[in-house]
Amino acid sequence: MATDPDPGTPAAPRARERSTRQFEAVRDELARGDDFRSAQDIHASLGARGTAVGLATVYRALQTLADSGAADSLRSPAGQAVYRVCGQVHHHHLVCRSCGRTVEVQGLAVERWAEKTAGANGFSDVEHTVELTGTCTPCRTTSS
Amino acid sequence: MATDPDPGTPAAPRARERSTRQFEAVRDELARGDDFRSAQDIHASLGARGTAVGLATVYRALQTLADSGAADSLRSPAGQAVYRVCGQVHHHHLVCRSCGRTVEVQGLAVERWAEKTAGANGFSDVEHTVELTGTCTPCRTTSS
DNA sequence: TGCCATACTGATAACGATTCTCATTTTCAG
DNA sequence: CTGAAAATGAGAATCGTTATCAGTATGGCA
Ligand SMILES: [Mn+2]
Ligand SMILES: [Mn+2]
Ligand SMILES: [Zn+2]
Ligand SMILES: [Zn+2]
Repeated sequence: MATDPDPGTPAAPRARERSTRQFEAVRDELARGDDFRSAQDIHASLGARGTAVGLATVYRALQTLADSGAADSLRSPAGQAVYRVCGQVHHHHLVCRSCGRTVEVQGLAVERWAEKTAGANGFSDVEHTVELTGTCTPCRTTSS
Repeated sequence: MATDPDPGTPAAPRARERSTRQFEAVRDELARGDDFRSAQDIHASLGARGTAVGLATVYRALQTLADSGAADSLRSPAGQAVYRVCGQVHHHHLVCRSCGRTVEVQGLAVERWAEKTAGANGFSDVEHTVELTGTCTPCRTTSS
């Protein structure tokens, strides 16, 4: 359960060093909308548009974007990794378990709770992951 | 992203009709702890204990338990489906990113915030995932 | 208690998403 | 313009989960 002993390497966040047509294509395709997309999905759209990019490259680009914070990523209930361009301000997600509709939410309350709780237990440099899942209004009225 | 249109079939919740040693074994193994476990994990533990149960059966049992509400299930960040017995006291985890030490925490503040935030956005049947990561005291003083 | 329709099991094949390989292409500092 | 290294991409390899389907065990019933 404990993370790698983290030898000497500061977990090299292998930042991007060169600019390529493929990477930009993925970035643009993701930015084309504000919803969560899977790697396969992006790969297909890109191909259909004539801007073909290898599937492996799409996966790599998406991961890099997520690592750098330029994109959010989460697991769809189906188990796929999905990505979306991320806003700058710190926020969390409220996702509809039925249609995937997502709302970015914030809250001083959680932030404070996280900080306080961690501190009370002697933890520092706290980070937190918060995801809310529910059923949105349209889906609720429809499915019943 | 959107789930199946749910045609006519009422999603037959095929309830369990017979009692078997395997199903009980999985249920018990899951109940042995209150943390999230993967199917593979349960399968291994069961085997190590001499109560061997086929992997496919473990997957089925876990799914059935989740469908009946006897277990909660979610996707671990690694993408695996993990299950936990339902009805345990609700709590979250505060994990040390260095040594893995984990503390179970609770908080009325987050609970309320989650409920309120979701409601304000028209979402119902809210569930939430909250994980705190930080550096525990021992690790902080050690790595200076 | 014995019978039997079938729910359940499990070894294994099939799947599908993501990652890995590695030869080839592309970028860019010098 | 050159060369070292980053980046790409086709295809193989992983790996968690699901589908098969033949063999087994359960429980209602005679
Ligand atoms: Mn975001
Ligand atoms: Mn909670
Ligand atoms: Zn919805
Ligand atoms: Zn620690």
